[in-house]
Amino acid sequence: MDRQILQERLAALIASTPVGERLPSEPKLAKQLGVSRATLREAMRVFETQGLVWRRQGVGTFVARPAQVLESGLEVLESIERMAERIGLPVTMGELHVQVQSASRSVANVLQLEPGASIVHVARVILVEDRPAAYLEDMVPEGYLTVEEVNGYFTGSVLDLLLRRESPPLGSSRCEINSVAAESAVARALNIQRGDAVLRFVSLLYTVDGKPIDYSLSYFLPGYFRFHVVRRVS
Amino acid sequence: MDRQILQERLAALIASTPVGERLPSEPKLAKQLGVSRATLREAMRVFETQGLVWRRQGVGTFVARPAQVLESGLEVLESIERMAERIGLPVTMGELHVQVQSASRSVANVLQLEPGASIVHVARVILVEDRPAAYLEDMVPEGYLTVEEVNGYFTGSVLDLLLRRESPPLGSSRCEINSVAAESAVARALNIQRGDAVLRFVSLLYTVDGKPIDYSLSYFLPGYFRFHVVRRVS
DNA sequence: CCGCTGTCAATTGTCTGACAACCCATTAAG
DNA sequence: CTTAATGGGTTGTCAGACAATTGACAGCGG
Repeated sequence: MDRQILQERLAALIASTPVGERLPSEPKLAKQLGVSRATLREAMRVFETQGLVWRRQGVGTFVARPAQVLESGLEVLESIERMAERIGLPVTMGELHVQVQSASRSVANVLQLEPGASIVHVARVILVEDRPAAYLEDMVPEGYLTVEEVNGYFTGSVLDLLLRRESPPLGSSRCEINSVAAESAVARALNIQRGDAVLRFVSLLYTVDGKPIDYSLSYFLPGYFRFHVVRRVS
Repeated sequence: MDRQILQERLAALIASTPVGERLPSEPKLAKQLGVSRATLREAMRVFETQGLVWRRQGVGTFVARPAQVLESGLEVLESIERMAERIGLPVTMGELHVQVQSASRSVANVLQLEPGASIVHVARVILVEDRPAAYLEDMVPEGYLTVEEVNGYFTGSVLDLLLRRESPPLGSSRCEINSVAAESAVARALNIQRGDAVLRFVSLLYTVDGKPIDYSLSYFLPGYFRFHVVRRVS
């Protein structure tokens, strides 16, 4: 059995088990899923780390909360478009600007490039019911992304584009969360007043071997999206 | 060896290994740490889930990024006071209000209580260099927290108080992130204008068996604190 | 009847040894 | 020079076993 399949089946099991209920014992579950106890335990450790289940020696493994909560959290990197699709919110893309720029000093520094290196800059507005809800900027070193690629296949998400071409394999993203007053460019794009409160994500996406590949700024108008994160104790 | 010790030693090893470098092979590392390969793999799976390391069959295990990044992220539940202490930011507590209230319908609903049940309401302002930086509200069902306890030992953090008394054991917290315009009470507490942008966390803390124990609203002025979260792929 | 204690089965935590799958460098063959 | 085979090293998985812990239950004494 594939590892991913195992994780999904376990997630389904956890989701379908009432909170507080005990899961089948490890030997039974391992036999039922057709894997060894060691493999099952390793997979279960992931859910334990995420606070979904809770194990106690001599007693059993219990469901702490439904898996659904996590699936929509910030822990998993997901494009706005896929998130909207999942929750059934119809979004469209307005005003798209794609161009090749030379990186400024600060951007080059963040992306670990030489100052002046070519980057592809993608900026667009996300519309919900034809009203601006988010403004997204992505900066990707040229070579990982081409202007033609964006103009050809673009559905609104740079992340989905990078995920589709499986090389380089993506690792994780570090996302800093702020509340800022909208500067003029952002205010214009979102059709709000300068100085209005917007939620800003500053994200840096890394490949598995730690190279930054996408520096993005996301501005969200309050109300359209709900973001959350599950925080574990110790 | 204790599980926590093992995790800490592994975290130290990862932190002291340059990004991109290979870790010792599993058999060697297991022997070196005095645990079996199965146990080591289970522990390592935690770091893999968090995007700290990256394993590839037939090749090895590699460090994806330094552990330090995660340690200050939102994934781990930590009080503002401890976070400030860790980054060397001197904070003090201003205006503390503690009182027993009867829960409103919405609060009772969130905390899974009968409407009108008694809750302990704690509100205080966090000062950085004698200037307001955050406004925190906690609502805890009576029984988990007493007014005397707060007035006696309080250092500014309800979370630390709940952590100190080890029963009930805490599980995880779900934190929703918003950017909102400050309402009048918050604006007054933080000494800002009504309508100014503040970052708001709405958190619900659960025990390991899934009972809500602390409903908290946190308002942060931009600039004093930096919050981030690591998002993993798929 | 109540409370205490020892016993026992069930469950998770860990260990051992082994094999499979995979990757990479080296070597051999063409 | 190019290509195929090979072998060592690494992670992925497995089966079986034992240790540690827990909760329930029977038995006993008061």
